Amino acid sequence: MPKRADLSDTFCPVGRSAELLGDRAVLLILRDLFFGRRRFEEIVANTGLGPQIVSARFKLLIEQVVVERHAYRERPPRYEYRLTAKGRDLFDVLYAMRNWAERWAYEEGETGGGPAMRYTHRACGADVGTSTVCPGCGEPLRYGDLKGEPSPALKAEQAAKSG
Amino acid sequence: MPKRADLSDTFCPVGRSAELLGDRAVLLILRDLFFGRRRFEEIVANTGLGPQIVSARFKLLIEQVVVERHAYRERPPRYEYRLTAKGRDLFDVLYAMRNWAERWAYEEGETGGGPAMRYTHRACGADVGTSTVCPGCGEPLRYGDLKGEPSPALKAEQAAKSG
DNA sequence: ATAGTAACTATGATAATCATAGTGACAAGG
DNA sequence: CCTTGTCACTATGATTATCATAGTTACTAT
Repeated sequence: MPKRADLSDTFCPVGRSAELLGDRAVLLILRDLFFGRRRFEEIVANTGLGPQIVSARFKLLIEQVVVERHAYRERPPRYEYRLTAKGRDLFDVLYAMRNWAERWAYEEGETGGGPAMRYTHRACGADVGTSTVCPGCGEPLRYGDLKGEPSPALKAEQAAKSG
Repeated sequence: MPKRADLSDTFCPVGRSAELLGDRAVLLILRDLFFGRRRFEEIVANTGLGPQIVSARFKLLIEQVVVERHAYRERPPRYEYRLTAKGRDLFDVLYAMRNWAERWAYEEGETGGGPAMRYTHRACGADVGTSTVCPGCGEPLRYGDLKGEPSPALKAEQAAKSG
């Protein structure tokens, strides 16, 4: 391909987001960061992406101030990657993607009856299903408000990757 | 590249969504469909994508039952593309992307003071800002509930593309 | 001194992308 | 009836991103 089209100067807000989010590697890395994975190798293993792509995307994400790189040990040099406020604010996008997939992207019974990932509202304990507002207490759901429990199938898949 | 990684069999819901949405062309086409653009040439012109990519993506979107192709005239054969229920349910994702961009992706004053695209709630008339729940009446916002008014800069950009 | 771990960088084959041009089916105007 | 125009695509070739694999750097641990 020739140089990928640059959408960062469009005035359409969806276009501007698509410039960053219209990339599977970026989405997978963000997912892992939202799940609390912070280390390079951990993200390479869990996403299944090559280290050169993870490296390139982290450069991009840092440049866009969505992620920050932090040395958590000097000798030997070890780093972790964290979401910034701008990055954490992408929660709604990733959560909307999750909700859509839970509703449409699985065959009947594929996950064993329930959702692939079950979320409950920390504040009131209600199962939030695939809503953007807690069905128990009516509060809008934000990053950190939810407690996730992967289905057995998802748990097994994740264990296989980190093993 | 070798064959792009296939995420359609992962049990992670974000991964399954990323399989479809982690692609700028798909996001731009969906955006146009949500804006009511239905014709092939119109979408080619507005997205700036080449016709071969729009064609390939429509094949994918139809296969995934996110879009349907409908002949609106027999002679000469003319077609339009519409979102299915599964496609319309992606509204939350695109709207979350819009909200994030409005909050983070513009320089101070770049759009002339207001948002790049202003939305008001049809039901109560309130400006929804960048919320997922109407700040006026408290209702969750869904596809069709909003009335959009592009900023002068965005309006000019769109006019330039269709001209 | 050897093995191990974390965080990367380098290389080469392959495939997706963009720009440009072209096709098929028909309608309207001169 | 012949040229021009419109819409919905398909075809071609150069360029570049991506993946798989291997290698590097900088240490610690045994």
